[in-house]
Amino acid sequence: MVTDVLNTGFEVPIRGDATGQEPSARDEVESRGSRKQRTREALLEAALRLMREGSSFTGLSLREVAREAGVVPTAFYRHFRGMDELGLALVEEGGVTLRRLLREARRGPVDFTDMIRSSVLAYKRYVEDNRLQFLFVAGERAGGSPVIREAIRREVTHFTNEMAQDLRALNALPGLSTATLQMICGLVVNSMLNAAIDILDLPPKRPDLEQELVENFVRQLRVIFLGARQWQEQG
Amino acid sequence: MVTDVLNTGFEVPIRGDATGQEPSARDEVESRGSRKQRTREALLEAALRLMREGSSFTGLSLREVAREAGVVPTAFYRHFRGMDELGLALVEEGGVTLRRLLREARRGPVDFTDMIRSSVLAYKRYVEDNRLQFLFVAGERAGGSPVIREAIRREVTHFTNEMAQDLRALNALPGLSTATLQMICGLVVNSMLNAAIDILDLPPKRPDLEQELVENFVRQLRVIFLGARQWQEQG
DNA sequence: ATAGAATGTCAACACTTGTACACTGAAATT
DNA sequence: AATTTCAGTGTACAAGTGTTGACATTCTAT
Repeated sequence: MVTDVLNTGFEVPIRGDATGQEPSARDEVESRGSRKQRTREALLEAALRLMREGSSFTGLSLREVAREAGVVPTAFYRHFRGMDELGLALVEEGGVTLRRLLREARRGPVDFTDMIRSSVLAYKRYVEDNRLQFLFVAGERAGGSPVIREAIRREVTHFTNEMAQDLRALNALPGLSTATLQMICGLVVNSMLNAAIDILDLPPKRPDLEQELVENFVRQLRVIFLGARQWQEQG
Repeated sequence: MVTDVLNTGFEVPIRGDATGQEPSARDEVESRGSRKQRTREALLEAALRLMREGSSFTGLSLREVAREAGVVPTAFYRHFRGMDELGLALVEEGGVTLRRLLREARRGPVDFTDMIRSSVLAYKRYVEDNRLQFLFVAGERAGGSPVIREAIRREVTHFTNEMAQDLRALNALPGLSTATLQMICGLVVNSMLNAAIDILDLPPKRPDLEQELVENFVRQLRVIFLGARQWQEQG
């Protein structure tokens, strides 16, 4: 909590990680737009941060988020009409995170000898690097309010289609129709999001469990791709 | 709401579906134990019913559930220490629902000509018949409080293992180790729970979408089992 | 019959919640 | 230089929250 002794009636929103510079006497000027965007991001970040501890997004309150962002509750409304709208913004953010994953994979080192395993390891690292985003997307995909669930579904479908396109471009699984590729990628994406939950719930100091989880995921993907190749042969 | 004109200070909890007989002047006696169990079930049912409309279990309040069950908030504590404990009870209930699915499948008509499709159709019907349970399990699997998520995970693992056992007994996929069968069933179960969400979110009067969803799920399972068979051959 | 446990009731508490209203002061526009 | 905009402020309110404590009624066991 910030004790505003001077009671100026104005307070720079503080992020919890305290990366922002203090509002000293020598403030450099900041355009209004950029400041607005800064608190907007502070709100989004606050919501994600709160989700890490107590349960899920649905259980979050507007005031709670505002408090965590270092902002008075009424200021929330300058940015979002309500929690649902903030949720939709988070969905979009999650969407770009997902698509970035594909983009990075696209120009990553292609290890043909053990492509699946190296992909899984890269994915695991990516999930851990973007904990909160995945926590939100995977968590609200089935649980959240209908409007948010719908938005996530759309985003996931988008991701799936893009992945199918990549698979086609790579010419893995040649001879499969686009529809079939999408169906297979749907399977893969489901498994990915599921694995994400498992990864995030992993107890902190258990490399054995990590290992087992990775191996299991690798095997599951192998099954899928074996089946996909087989599909191709049977028309 | 029941208007208790006599103000007896006692009121039989009413279920929303009004299956219980009215508390007339000629009450037949009811053992204390069975009455307790009845309101307990009323609370569980109320929680599930409330989940159908507003979002998820996490967003439910103790008072809300008590109100829906036709019971005063304080009576809640006679049955559960809090919402978490009620959630755990729901998890267990969901677990038996899942296992009942397996049991029914076990002695169901085995249509060898198109086993996967008939299984999928049966599953779809089962999900629709047990809407609320699946809504809870699938929804809180990733979203709920840690303790509930853990409980669901355990229940799902149990289900998966049982399914693997059945697959072995059926001698489908002969030559695969138990561990491999479990891994494959994990994949199947994930897909099932995922499909459950889609089934539940299906707009009411769209047989075309239903059809497409079913076909997609069928194809996905086919891919998995094709892969599984292939796995067998490569040792 | 009588005591006790159990299952419910009501009233009250100290909080938190979402939202409305009137405000302030700096940035942007004129 | 004067004016307008607008992202922030504080206060307030009605409604809902979890939980406690003191009763009431009824089943059950002594």
